[in-house]
Amino acid sequence: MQLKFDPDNPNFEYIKTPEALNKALEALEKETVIGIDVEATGLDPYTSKLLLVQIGKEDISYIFDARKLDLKEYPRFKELIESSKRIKLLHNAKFDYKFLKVQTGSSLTNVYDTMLAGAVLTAGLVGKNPSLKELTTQYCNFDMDKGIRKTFQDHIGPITQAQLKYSGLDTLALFPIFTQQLHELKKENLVKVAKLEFSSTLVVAEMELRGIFIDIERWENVIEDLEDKRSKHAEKFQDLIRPYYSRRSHDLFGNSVDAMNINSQVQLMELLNDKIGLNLPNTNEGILKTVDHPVVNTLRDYRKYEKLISAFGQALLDKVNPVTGRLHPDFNQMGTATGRFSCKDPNLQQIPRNSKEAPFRELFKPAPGYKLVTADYSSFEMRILADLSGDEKMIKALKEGLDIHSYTASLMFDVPYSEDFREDHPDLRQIAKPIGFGLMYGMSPMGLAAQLGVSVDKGEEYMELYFKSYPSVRDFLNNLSENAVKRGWSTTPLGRKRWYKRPDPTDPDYRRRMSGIKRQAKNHPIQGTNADAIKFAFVFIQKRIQEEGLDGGITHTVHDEIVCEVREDQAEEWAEIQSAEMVRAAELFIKKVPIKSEPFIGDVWEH
DNA sequence: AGAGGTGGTG
DNA sequence: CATGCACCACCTCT
Repeated sequence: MQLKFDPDNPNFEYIKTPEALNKALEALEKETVIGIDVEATGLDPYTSKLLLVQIGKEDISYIFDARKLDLKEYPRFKELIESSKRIKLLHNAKFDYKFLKVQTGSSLTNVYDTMLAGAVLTAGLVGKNPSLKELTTQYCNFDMDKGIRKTFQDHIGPITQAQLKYSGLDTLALFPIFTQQLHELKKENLVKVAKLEFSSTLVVAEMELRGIFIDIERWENVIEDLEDKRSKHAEKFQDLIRPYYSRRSHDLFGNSVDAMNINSQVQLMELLNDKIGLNLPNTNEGILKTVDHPVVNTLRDYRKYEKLISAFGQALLDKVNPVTGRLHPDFNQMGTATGRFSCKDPNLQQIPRNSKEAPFRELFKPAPGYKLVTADYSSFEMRILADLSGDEKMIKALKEGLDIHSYTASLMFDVPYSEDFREDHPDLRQIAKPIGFGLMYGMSPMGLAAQLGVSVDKGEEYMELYFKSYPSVRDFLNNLSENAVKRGWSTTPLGRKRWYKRPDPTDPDYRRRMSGIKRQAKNHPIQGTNADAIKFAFVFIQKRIQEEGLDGGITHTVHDEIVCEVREDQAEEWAEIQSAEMVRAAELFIKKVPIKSEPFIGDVWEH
């Protein structure tokens, strides 16, 4: 592609006076598409300092010095980036949005995000979001020097020419990438999906800025309690295994010495197999719970606490932001091949469900004077399966609000359905339930047998009974895998695609890889539709927040659940709105089956 | 630094 | 022929 700039000598203007700023704005206001990027001393908008804001046309980049110009003071600057009249090109707009919002008071609208577009165009093929450097190599055919970026880290003193050149290039490169990606998005019918990602990323940015409040003191108490329990089990473990080792139990100073490292898989295998003679294939919980031996029992006790402490202890508390006093996890809206969010630093999508000893979710609280409104979709993926497969009986059962797993069991085993089925035939329901879930993951009869603890023959029999009960489900799932193999991709009703690399037939793992693709293709439209709905719900909810003038916002999401933090006096009314918007979003795709979302208002995160 | 094992979530 | 999807954090070991 013919570039409108010279990658070795990009055209830029360094803006550090109000006069120059006004002149630059005048030029930019005429444009219908502008590119935006920011440079800061770090990644966190609350603790790092905004250094530069680059806003460019396709042939020039205007570089505003945010230390010399207080951009809060220029309404024309705010208007330029907030107006929906122009398309704003950014790479990872969420990052820039957060800095602009916190440090210049301006928002962004009408965004085109080259990173998200790239991710949408390669979902399933690449494990991470594309960098600007990668897209530049791909679409602009030059090599971007990202070495300069780290010179902004903790930067003080004047901006150098090299820094300006690098910063300018970042907005210039966005234009040719945009043009070519747009062409590909249209070709792949991914425009709707990309637009959804672009709209929801601004909502995600707001969610991350808000963060979530936790009760640090009570959290520390819980951890201390867990640590006490862990030590007890650890000491008992060492006492129990000492006879197997010749190492002395105390050093020269009288301190007790561990016989081995309880966290070491290698040393555990040596102990359990070579010394104790249990002959275990591995040391995971599934295997250990089949063994009744004091050492193993103590190890299991220890592990329970070790997990909670290491994953949800001090490491998580260290992530509390020093400025806001809240957790601000990093959500990646294209963090999965299916379109779901992933979450890290900390990953609040893997906080354990509340238990007596570790009630972590109870320690997520609203700020004083606020409530948490939690709403999730009830058995959403089951409803998606029913709707997309069009299976009449499954649809009917969900429409009538029957207990779906009981109803399935009644069909499979030809026992009449009743209100009391769950109590009367728990054994039958317990067979039907894992099939329902397992099928959405492409589970085989053998996997089912393993899960239920029955023979493979029984597994096959049960699955056959399930498919006889819901014949359209079998056809639907088989079609999904066949199409994926034929076309090399699968899709959600919205058009979100997941691509598959065709395995090499000479690969010794060819069969295994093909089976894997077939399973992924059965799951993708279901999980992906859930993701599409949640992202629409994000956009709808954010719009209502603005319309209602709500004092609050989205604070968290876990796949089929959205949590808002709302001023107390508004919570009741908001809860209904939040649920209604989630339902409205899901109903964009699911038309044959009712969608249920029950809100929960509380002083803790639970549902 | 990266891989493998383990285990937390939907 | 192999046999349940999607993630991330922490630990050990190389």
